[in-house]
Amino acid sequence: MRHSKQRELVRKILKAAGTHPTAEQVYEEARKVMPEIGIATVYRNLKTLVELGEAGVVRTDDQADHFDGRTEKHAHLLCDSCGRIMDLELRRGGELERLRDDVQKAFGVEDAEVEVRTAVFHGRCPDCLRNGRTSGETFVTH
Amino acid sequence: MRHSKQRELVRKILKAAGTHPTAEQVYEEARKVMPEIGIATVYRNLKTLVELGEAGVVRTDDQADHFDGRTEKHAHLLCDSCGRIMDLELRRGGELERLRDDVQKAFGVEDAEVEVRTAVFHGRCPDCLRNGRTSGETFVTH
DNA sequence: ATATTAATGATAACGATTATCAATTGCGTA
DNA sequence: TACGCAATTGATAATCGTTATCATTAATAT
Repeated sequence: MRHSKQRELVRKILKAAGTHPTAEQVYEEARKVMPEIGIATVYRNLKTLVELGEAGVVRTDDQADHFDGRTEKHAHLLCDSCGRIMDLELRRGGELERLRDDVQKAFGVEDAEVEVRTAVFHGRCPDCLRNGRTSGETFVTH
Repeated sequence: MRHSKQRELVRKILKAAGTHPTAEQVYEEARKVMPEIGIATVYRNLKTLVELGEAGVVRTDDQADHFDGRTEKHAHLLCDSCGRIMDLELRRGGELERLRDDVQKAFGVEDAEVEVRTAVFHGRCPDCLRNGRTSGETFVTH
């Protein structure tokens, strides 16, 4: 794979972003620094980065894919109230081992092994929960 | 809301399907019984059913939305190897209570409450796991 | 039966993404 | 260092899933 300024820029923007921008948002950011960059190049490089494992994709309820520059394993929570995509970081030595077992036990697939690579939870983020913003019925209550 | 043959048919097809068909697939099924039905009507009614809470939507890695006629709470597992969407049923009196806690503990949001309504897990289904079909690195291993 | 108006079906429009293709550029080699 | 070639780019056409438009049809209240 040949080096290109454009791909480097897209990579940098994605890594620097604390959010989960769409291709369009990465494009807007990229033009500020490289006005001649084309949107096709942005799409192309985002796709490449995902294939290289240097970026992830999060699909939400809006039509556009959101990209994620964090390569460390983590999960996401999509907030039904504010639409925010929240990172759920993996903690070393945490309760992680139990999660997969619980998924199996909770959903009745104990008889067959299941591998869980990542997860997207749908619910409400701490902010919205605190502020009492509603989002329908609760799946897993406390 | 006024009754319509078309909406009834879409509802019936979705309920009867054991799978998670796309709008196109529901359309194909519907034409067999009602050849004059239009695809816009199918899209329209699928959307309506989702709004009525009579159907769910699952977004996978392919571009099209998949619809789900099951209204009971459940989660999904998207198999990275075969692309299958697997239902993860909720079991009464199971380990469900622990799941949310474990999500919080595993991902370090214990300090703030999080509400989890549903979840989409990405990984490998029992079939692919048994047959040794690969799907990249494992997130939660056993 | 009739009037009202929601729902339909055909199709145009739309938004996100991908394909095409000529021009450009990175980079190994002479 | 200059050359040559293939990867990459930017502009834009094409595609795909979905929604909007609108004249026609049909469900239901009177």
